[in-house]
Amino acid sequence: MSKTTRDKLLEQAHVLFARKGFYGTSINDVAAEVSVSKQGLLHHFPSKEKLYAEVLKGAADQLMVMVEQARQISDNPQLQLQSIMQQMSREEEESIRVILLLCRELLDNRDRAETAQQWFLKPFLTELETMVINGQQQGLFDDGVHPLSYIYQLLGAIQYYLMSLPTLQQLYTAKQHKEHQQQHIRLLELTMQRVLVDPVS
Amino acid sequence: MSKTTRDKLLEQAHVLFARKGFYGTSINDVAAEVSVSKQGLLHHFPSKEKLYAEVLKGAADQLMVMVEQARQISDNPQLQLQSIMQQMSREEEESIRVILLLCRELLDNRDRAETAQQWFLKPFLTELETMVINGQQQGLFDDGVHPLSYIYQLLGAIQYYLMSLPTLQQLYTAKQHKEHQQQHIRLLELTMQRVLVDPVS
DNA sequence: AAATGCGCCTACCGATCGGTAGGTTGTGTT
DNA sequence: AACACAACCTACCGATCGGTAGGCGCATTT
Repeated sequence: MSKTTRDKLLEQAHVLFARKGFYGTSINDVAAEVSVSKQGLLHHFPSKEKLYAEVLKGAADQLMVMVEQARQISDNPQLQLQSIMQQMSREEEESIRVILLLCRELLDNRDRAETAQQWFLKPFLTELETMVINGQQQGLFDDGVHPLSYIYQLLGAIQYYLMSLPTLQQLYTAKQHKEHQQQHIRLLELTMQRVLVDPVS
Repeated sequence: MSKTTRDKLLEQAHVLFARKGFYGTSINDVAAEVSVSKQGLLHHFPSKEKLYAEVLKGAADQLMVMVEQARQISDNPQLQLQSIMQQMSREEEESIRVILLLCRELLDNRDRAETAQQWFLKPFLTELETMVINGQQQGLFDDGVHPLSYIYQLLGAIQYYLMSLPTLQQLYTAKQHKEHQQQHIRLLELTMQRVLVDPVS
């Protein structure tokens, strides 16, 4: 029932890497949060890079769980996509954390890219693409829409909004922000439905 | 005609902060790129924070120049917005650099936010909002669209695409990427025009 | 009872971090 | 000729970085 030290380290690493990035996070910080010495951490993860790699792996798994849940909801590609986008839009700590980690990785990957094997998010992206392609083949979606571009617009809108959240909350009053949040979701749904051949009311 | 050392330092700092972030960049790296000692840099900028602040200031200025150029193109808010989005979409080193710096700042700002004064990008955001509001008042844009949300969708799509560029080029062939790029722009224009009351062909 | 191995520790390493102190140029200004 | 000042420099600081070496306690195995 109680988490192992290793799991706690992994979770805190996820938190800190998402909040301060790879370079901004020291393994000392991570270890201290779990009340373990730095060497206690290095016992479980041979290097900072390996720790980071495992965190990314965990994030990729979380995204694939979203895909799995979407599949269980319906066979309809539109509803599946909608489910995933809704899950990603949830403004909860743990949910946002994955998105921030992803954005950090996109920015940093430029340097790490060569050393990295197959990119950890490719499967997730492929799943989303497949959903759109399926929708098009079933005649539900407009054939003229490029699957990857369509997905990227949605991901961009969602993730950019989430990574701006702290800043937005500072710039605007709570009421203004609430309004923005609602309208953001509404616009997102409009964008999603634009791909439909026969819009559902 | 020739750039001062100070300007060269500022430019290289911009490059490195955009590429590796605040924590991932050392003032030593910046100085070395300009063939100056670290203390040479510290002579011009009293601290790393001050250097970073000046870089941000420069980025904010570049964005405001975009607004200025858009204003000179036309009085029509739609054409103004279109101009800005096109300028931001340019896939050029210097152009992308500003976007990456902005995204980094959004992610890191959470920690620096309290200490930061008025956020350096607020004016730019306000300008964009004003353009949409003007368009609505002139009857060109749909009144039902929330200005900030509308802008954020556009910024999100553009910036997320740009920060993914290196990764995308790795994941897909040059041909696939070219296709994605074209469709990305097409979708962006569709999204922009959705706000129009009377779509222009 | 001896041996093994996991989990975690203290102690320490060289490298690098941002930053300070103080000196040395060269280039006007007076 | 004397001075002032900007534009650098070398030398150095304490702190922190990621990582290594080796030891201690405890549970399990043999």
